[in-house]
Amino acid sequence: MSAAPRSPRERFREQTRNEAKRVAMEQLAVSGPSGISVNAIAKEMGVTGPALYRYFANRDALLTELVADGYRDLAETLERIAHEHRRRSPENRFREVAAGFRAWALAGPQCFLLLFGTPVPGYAAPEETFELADRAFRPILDALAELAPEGAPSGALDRQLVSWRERRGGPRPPVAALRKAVRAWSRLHGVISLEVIGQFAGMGVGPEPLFRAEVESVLAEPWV
Amino acid sequence: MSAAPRSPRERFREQTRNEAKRVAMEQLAVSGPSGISVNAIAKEMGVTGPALYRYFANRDALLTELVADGYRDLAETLERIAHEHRRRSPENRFREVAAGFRAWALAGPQCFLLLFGTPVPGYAAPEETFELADRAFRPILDALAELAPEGAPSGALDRQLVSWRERRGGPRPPVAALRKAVRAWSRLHGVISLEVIGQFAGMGVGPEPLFRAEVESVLAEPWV
DNA sequence: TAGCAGACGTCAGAGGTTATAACGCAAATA
DNA sequence: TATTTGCGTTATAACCTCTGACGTCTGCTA
Repeated sequence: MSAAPRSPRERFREQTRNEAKRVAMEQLAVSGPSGISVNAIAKEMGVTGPALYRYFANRDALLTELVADGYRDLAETLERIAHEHRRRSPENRFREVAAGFRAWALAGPQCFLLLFGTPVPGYAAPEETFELADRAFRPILDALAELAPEGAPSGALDRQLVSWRERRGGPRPPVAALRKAVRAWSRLHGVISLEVIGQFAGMGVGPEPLFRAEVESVLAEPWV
Repeated sequence: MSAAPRSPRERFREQTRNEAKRVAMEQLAVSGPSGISVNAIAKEMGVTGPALYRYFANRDALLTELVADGYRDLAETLERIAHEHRRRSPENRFREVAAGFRAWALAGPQCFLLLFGTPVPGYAAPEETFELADRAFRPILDALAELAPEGAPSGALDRQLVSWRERRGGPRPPVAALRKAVRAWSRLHGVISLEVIGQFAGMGVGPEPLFRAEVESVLAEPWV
């Protein structure tokens, strides 16, 4: 991310780190989070196992970086989609972003599970993760903010959301938009998550129409 | 489950298996699915590692049984709740079952994740799992079936659901109930899943009011 | 009741993992 | 050019899963 790695050494270091993470993502796609092995990554890169410990403190640190990269990738994907459809109606932009979320998840199910599946036991998400999760959440929130009416917060959920909005800074979308965005996130996550873990396979339900119905349900619900 | 283990040997065998699974569940609660270690279980039980391989083919077989037990426990919990509230209105019964699902998940988050989180890599759910998942799904479906109007299926989702209903046998709830039950399952799963993986912690949103809102949204939505 | 088959638990070990320590070498820096 | 710094190696410890060989003890059967 930082533009200029000064020394050639740092450049090389950055390059090695990236290749390690690339190989790790390949292993992730094949065998899931628990299948990522420092030794196997090193072998794939043509070095011995312990060499990688010059680049990552331990296996968890590597996974943590993969999580951050995953969030970043998701956020950039959704931002790009929102930008591509910036001329369309907010409703359609929301539909596109939602569909993009699902497509992103299905394109790399294991990556989705790395972010939203079983957390690594002793894992505590660093601050950066929250910010990146925020970024991924934004395109949905922004689209809905254009549709939402202004209105005073009412109820426990509204109060929490307003508090979060103030703490977070930046623009202040109507509380109705926050409400709807959180519920949209939850509903999208519900369908996508069930689809990715193969829960629908047992009942022969194709998740596509279900997903569309849930997207529409968010738009159709009254703002209250 | 089978009532009478004939020989004292089989009785002892069953007992040892159950204790191993009990210890495994303790480890699961502490360190998550990947933290379950055959060796550690054995040590906790006062025997050496390989001894347990007389009772479980391998680590995956043990995890598979834990998954089945988890589904069974969830199904029985929801069935019990539905039975306890059988005199109340279907709406309230649905509310209670939904709340029970969430309470069950929060009581044993790691168990929830074992069932609905990242699947174990080489794990293929046996037939039994689908039946047990069905059982857990039933109380929700039954409550909604009492409310749903009859009606001809319309749309892709409806066709799939009808096909599933026929394949499954037993009573034939209205397709509108199937539709709503699947969407209810998806929505409940969305909130609960995000709550269990701690996704709401970053935004300071207490999941309780969100969960209530989602439950009500299922009931409030038109049957169409 | 006596004997025996089979189940059980142990040890030994192969092959895998994460992770650390000590060593030599090459490259960047002063 | 001399020195420091970083890198990759091997060796090693401490885990892990899982197999095979070997006694022991138990419960069924004759």
